[in-house]
Amino acid sequence: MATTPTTPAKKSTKATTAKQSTQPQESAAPATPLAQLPQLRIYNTETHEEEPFVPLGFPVKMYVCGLTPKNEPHLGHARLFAVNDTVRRYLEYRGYKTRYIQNFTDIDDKIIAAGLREGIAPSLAARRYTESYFRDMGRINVQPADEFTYVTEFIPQIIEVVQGLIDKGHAYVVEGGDVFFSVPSFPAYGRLSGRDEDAMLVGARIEPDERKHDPRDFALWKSAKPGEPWWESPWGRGRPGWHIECSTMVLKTLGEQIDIHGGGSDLIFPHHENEIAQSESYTDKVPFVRYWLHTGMLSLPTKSEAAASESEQQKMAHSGEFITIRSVLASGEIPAPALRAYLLGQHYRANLVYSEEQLRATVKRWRAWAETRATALRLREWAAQRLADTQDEAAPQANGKGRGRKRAGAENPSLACGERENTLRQQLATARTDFIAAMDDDFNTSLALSALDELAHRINDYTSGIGETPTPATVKALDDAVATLDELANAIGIELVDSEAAGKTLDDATRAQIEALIAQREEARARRDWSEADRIRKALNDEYRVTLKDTPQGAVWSVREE
RNA sequence: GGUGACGUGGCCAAGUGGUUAAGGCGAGGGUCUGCAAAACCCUUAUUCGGCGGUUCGAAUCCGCCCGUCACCUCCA
Repeated sequence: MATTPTTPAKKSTKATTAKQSTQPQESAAPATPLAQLPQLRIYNTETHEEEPFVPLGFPVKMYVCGLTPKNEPHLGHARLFAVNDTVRRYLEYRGYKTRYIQNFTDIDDKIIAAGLREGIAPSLAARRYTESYFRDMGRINVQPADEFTYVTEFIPQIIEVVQGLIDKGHAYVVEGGDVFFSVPSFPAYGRLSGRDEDAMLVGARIEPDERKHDPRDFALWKSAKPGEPWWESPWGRGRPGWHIECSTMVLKTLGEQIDIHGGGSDLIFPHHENEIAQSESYTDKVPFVRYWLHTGMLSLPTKSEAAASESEQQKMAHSGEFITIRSVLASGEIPAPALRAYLLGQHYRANLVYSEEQLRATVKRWRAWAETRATALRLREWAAQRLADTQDEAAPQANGKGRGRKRAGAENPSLACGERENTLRQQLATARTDFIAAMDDDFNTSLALSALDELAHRINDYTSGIGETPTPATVKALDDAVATLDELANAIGIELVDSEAAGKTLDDATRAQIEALIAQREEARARRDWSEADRIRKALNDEYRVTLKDTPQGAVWSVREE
């Protein structure tokens, strides 16, 4: 109960951005003074506990280790970036400005291999799969980073940082032109992953390189082997080691210290441990990162239920077998927003075993939210029209203003006072409060989704009880309901419209045919000719994939994806 | 072997010291409907891997045991 959930600072929408001289502008100051921002709590891998989120300043600086574009992005990637996108969106929803950077490791052994595999230049392979990344992430509503950084575009900066580390005695050049970071020069090494020196030496599968002064030392710069891409450097032709590119890109885009660093939990060691060593050694600023935010792995279930006890789950990238985002969405049975909801259905830090059954369950869940929204919108239009008609009737003899409205109220005092609307209003507020409380607690998206369930149920209660005579309060209530639903869903990036399906608009001729059939069916129903009505409904279903619903306000139809 | 995490209903998953253990899917019953669809209502864990302990009180804290997962492999 630490926070009083104030009305969240909403992102200014396009409509309102035109003139906002009263609001302090984005630059440095947040919309709300720092001290007044709500207390968000974030689990920090480094301390192993949830901590109050206190950013260094504004905007909140966030960096996420991106991917090596060597293949089609899979569901593990989808989860990682959906989670970090959700963090970013939610921070914005809570009134924080953010600056979000994400990299592509576009040169690496695996990329060289991908190029060979496909008979194209490594750079072309990298570009191809970078495009796949944007395509797929766009579909699950992951917003592009404020800036994407590419290793191949940071070579000079990387060389600069490597040289700096050498100059400060944290790195050394060996014969052959490789440069290693000296782990013993950084006493705090191991603080993120909780490993001490012995632990790293005893069981570790480190292949000792005789040129290393210490077995834990790692490469900052690797000399080029024949046929490999290379760049000139003070130490000869070569390319950056792993790790150093992230330290460099953070430094050059966000500065010496940042608020949030995200990535998969598999990167804790050695990648992030090494990043800390490099960055803090170079800048002498501690800590390099305020909050380490690691997302759990997504793995595939065992193939054979029989051998289920044998523990056969395999992390996607490890098993060599993975499910791509594209393949999941290909059939059209899984709306992209529902996939995102599935990926957010479990806490981000937990490992998630992929389950098609649960994914399909989430599709139903998401469809229910979408249905709630669509119904509320439909009734809103109906109610508004109804009111307008009433007013028109009243207008002639009364010569105008407010007559119709007044009359409706006078005839239906119970509706006019809006008891149901007041109840709904409270329920909307409760849903928002629950949602925010859940998300404030280390981004508990699972709980947040249940707040959406509850919200949808309460809205359904309201819409199913709307009578024949709507009032202005009805319209207002429906507007508020849709706005709240959109507000909360958007805060975590879940769209409530399947924009891909909606995009496939029917041509006018087909639409006209469908509507003609529906009109025929309405006539048949009026005649109580049920067999004819059913025949038409079946025809619509079979031939046009149209699902028909008879509502008190008339027939409603939609086209199914398949 | 070392490091970190976890084990909650048929499936998934919140909750981590205190009135009735969220939510989704599934299942059963009902309301509405000409029939559907959708929606709504009710039911579905005396119990939180096992055994001990701390406590007035534990799924929640401690110990042991059993089981699972991730990392120590330039894999997100």
